[in-house]
Amino acid sequence: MSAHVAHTAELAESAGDWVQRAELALSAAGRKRGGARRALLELLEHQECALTAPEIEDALRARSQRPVSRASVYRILDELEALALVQRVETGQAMVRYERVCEHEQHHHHLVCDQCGLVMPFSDAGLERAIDSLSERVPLAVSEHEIVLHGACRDCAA
Amino acid sequence: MSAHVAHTAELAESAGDWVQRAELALSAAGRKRGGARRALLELLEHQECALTAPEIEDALRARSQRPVSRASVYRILDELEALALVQRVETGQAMVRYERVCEHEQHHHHLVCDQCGLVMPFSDAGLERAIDSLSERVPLAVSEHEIVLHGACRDCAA
DNA sequence: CTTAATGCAAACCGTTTGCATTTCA
DNA sequence: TGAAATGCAAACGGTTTGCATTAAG
Repeated sequence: MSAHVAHTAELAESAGDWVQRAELALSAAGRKRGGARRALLELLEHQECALTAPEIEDALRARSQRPVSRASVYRILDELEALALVQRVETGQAMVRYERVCEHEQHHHHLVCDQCGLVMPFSDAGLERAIDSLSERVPLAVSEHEIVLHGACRDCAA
Repeated sequence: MSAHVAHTAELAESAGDWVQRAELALSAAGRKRGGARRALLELLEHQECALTAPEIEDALRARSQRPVSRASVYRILDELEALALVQRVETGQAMVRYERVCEHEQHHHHLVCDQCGLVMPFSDAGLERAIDSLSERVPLAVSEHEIVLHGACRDCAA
């Protein structure tokens, strides 16, 4: 078992006709076409990994492609997310929560209810083992890890 | 093997003299004492899980304890983090990255270099298995999960 | 007294919203 | 022609910074 790090070539290949699939899904949802969204789709198609909205806006402005206004970038990303054509990824570089570190307390992670915002801690030895072993097979000197499970809490799921 | 969800009682117990340890570490680092930080330490000591800075500010203002200015809340949290007395936790509710979703592409997670900001994708079957099994033993109807490993990339570690 | 701690207000930056305009079907 | 798409600018909310003041050692 060895961690798999994605490479550009294979991603480009598996991306395949993502743009086409996206356009289909959009028209199926009754949307009209537009240049801003088209440019954004083409940019995302060739990305190897997640970009932030400002990065997307800058890339579109810089790389001569079609500049797209900030508001449109966000709106288009929201649409695409709603259609499961893009997904949000947290890489831990912004709004943040803090909790005390207690030496003899077990390391824990978080369950987040996407409906009410409830945050609960949990811990799991098997998961920690998987992470530890993984950390040795990855091109990064791992110092920390964060795991967040999203879903519906018992109250909200009821 | 079963996921462990933390309860207030045991956390309160294991928190033990965290405040005392904090004060020691702070004075060892040549810091002076102050009422704002003291109030913040006492608030965090009794928390079961991660709070955001605004939540901390509000809690201090509301619960009659000692109000602490916004700037101080952030500065104190930074100090405490530098001394490993608190840790940051991402729960996926703010600044965000986006990437396309490709049906036949394997689910992947992210490696983040905390020095240069580089973000790389990775995937690992063992980890996914651990998450899947875990998802069934947790008080949340899990719909998604996000895993981020932080550390130093090869260039920065060199 | 010397340095850290704190508050206040303004600056920043990512994100969202309101409104007018353009474009697609 | 009606609905969606887009741009612009202002509003928002979390975070950071500059500067003056207070307080610990």
